[in-house]
Amino acid sequence: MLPPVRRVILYGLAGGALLALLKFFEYQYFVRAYTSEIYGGLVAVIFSAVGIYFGLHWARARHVVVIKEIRVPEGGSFVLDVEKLKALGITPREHEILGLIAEGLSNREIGERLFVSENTVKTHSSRVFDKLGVGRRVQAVLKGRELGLIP
Amino acid sequence: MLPPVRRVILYGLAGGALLALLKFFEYQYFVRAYTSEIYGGLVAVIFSAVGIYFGLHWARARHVVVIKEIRVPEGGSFVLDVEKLKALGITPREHEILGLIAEGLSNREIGERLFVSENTVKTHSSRVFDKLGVGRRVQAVLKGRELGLIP
DNA sequence: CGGAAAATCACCCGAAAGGAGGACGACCGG
DNA sequence: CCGGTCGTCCTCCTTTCGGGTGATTTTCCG
Repeated sequence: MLPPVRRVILYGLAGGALLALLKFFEYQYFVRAYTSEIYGGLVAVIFSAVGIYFGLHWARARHVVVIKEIRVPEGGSFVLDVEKLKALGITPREHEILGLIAEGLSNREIGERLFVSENTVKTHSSRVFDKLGVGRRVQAVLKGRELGLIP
Repeated sequence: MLPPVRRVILYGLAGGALLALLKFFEYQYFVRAYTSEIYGGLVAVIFSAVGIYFGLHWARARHVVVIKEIRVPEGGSFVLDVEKLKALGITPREHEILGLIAEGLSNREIGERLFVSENTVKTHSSRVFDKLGVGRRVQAVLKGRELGLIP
């Protein structure tokens, strides 16, 4: 998207041009054929549309992040700790592989389930082990569970 | 917020009222005092503002919700299922090895901790795997936890 | 559009794990 | 004494894991 200042200027210029255009037609033709109601309505419709358009765009530009804190009662359902996931820099794919490792699957089985090669699974799992600071998959499962990354 | 349909109707009514109002003033006073450029500009500004307002409002539903979890330390007490242990024919030594496997230790580390050779650990773990009906240590940990053999 | 991040795959190597089979001593109960 | 169980240890073999490096492609975002 364009930066706000330039967008405002463009917006103003477009409005001015439209006004000039309308004024031109008004003096040439419209002023006798139609009342100014049509003129006002036209302007209203066009500027409403433009306003709505930019309103939507401006709203889309700012993505609001709402941090919701949920207390997990004992033995409650598992809630993924997104914060820790980001803090450790674990990607979604790596997290997915970690989950499948925790289910007791071998690298080959994981590859078959995800339709990727065993080598890919090994790459992902290696990175997860690095990020978790462990060297074995059982430890990775333990650590992941402890950190709230897997149920 | 109002439901969309009612909002649109209100919007249309307000627009109509505004037009009527402007028209009234136009015939009374404005038409002679100012050119219709003022009229058009006024309408443009007002409807742009209204359009932007509603555009922002319609788009306000866009939220990125990040769920942050706060973990409450679990006080669940583990009770060993001795019955299942006997039912599966798991010996005390095998059960001990299973516990150490669940801690993420390698066979060599288990051997060092128990002052036995790695081969012995492998024998025990193999037997545990047989009795649990699994083929991998992560699965053994899962099964053991599920059966109440390890915390 | 261009760069960063993510995902994918490959190859090599050493270590770990697992399977199959055998062996030996201790202990315990019939 | 003898069979059964348990714990210990071994060899040989195959598979699996994990680490490292490098590369390509896809995806995302400013």
